[in-house]
Amino acid sequence: MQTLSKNQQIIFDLIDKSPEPMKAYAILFNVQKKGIKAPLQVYRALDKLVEIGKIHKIESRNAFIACQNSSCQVSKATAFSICEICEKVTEISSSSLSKYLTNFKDKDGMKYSKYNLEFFGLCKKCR
Amino acid sequence: MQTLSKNQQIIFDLIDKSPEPMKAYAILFNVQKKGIKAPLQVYRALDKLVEIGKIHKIESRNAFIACQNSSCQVSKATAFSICEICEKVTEISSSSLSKYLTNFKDKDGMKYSKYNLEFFGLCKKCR
DNA sequence: TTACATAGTGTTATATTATAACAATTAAAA
DNA sequence: TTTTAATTGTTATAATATAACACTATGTAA
Ligand SMILES: [Zn+2]
Ligand SMILES: [Zn+2]
Ligand SMILES: [Zn+2]
Ligand SMILES: [Zn+2]
Repeated sequence: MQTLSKNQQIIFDLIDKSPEPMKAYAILFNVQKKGIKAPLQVYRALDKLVEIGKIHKIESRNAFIACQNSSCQVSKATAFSICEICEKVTEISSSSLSKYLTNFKDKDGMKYSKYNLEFFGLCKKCR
Repeated sequence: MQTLSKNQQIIFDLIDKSPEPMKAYAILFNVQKKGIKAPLQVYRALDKLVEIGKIHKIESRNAFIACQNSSCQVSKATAFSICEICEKVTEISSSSLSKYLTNFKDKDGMKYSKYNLEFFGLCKKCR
């Protein structure tokens, strides 16, 4: 439980109350009235928030979402479902999935310290 | 087995012989002597090659790699290991992994039509 | 062959995403 | 306190990706 700096808190609050992943420049636009005026200020806060696991980056969308598992202290094992029509993104919290992937060894016996998994399909509403 | 257009073939050959994932503008630089002069020409070929499964995009790196499983006719189930030091990327071909993920259902019973998984760690050489 | 549809190409301009470099300020730890 | 690390503010620029339009090649079907 880390205390966030001013910019980090402003940006986290915005992402956290967004029903969908937010892109960096959409964040910038939304926080300009709070005095955050430059892309770098946004990216710096995003980097830190990702590092401490408060938000995750959806790599296939260049967008950021608040962690929906209060347990993700650090972003090292993330899985998302992404609707290809409405772009709704949900963080998957399945202990069997995370167990499987955390223990996965490739054919050389190598284990990995981190992973990111993105599933694509149609959400309930869009089917 | 689709026959590639001229630009698609040039760009595929380049990526295929590269020992590491290539970024779009590195590709552009390398094919300029062959008459491909604009980013859009590169991106169009990349889009098509991804669509037909001859190459994959490593989302966390914005880079492209030739498919290493001759079986991936279409890119809908991809998994990679990525070394965080040397950036070496390998396509993982594990039937148990692909079986597990293809059949994965989330807690609402939803199955997905596509996924992309990226594992991170240190490769043999970098450990 | 001719007509038509589809896919691919070439080109210019521009949009979107992200980082470099430097100076100043604040918070924390020794 | 002093000194170290983290954060902020700012300008400029790099890297990644798409829009729009005109044209050309290729395949299919009458
Ligand atoms: Zn999380
Ligand atoms: Zn949907
Ligand atoms: Zn493949
Ligand atoms: Zn390595």
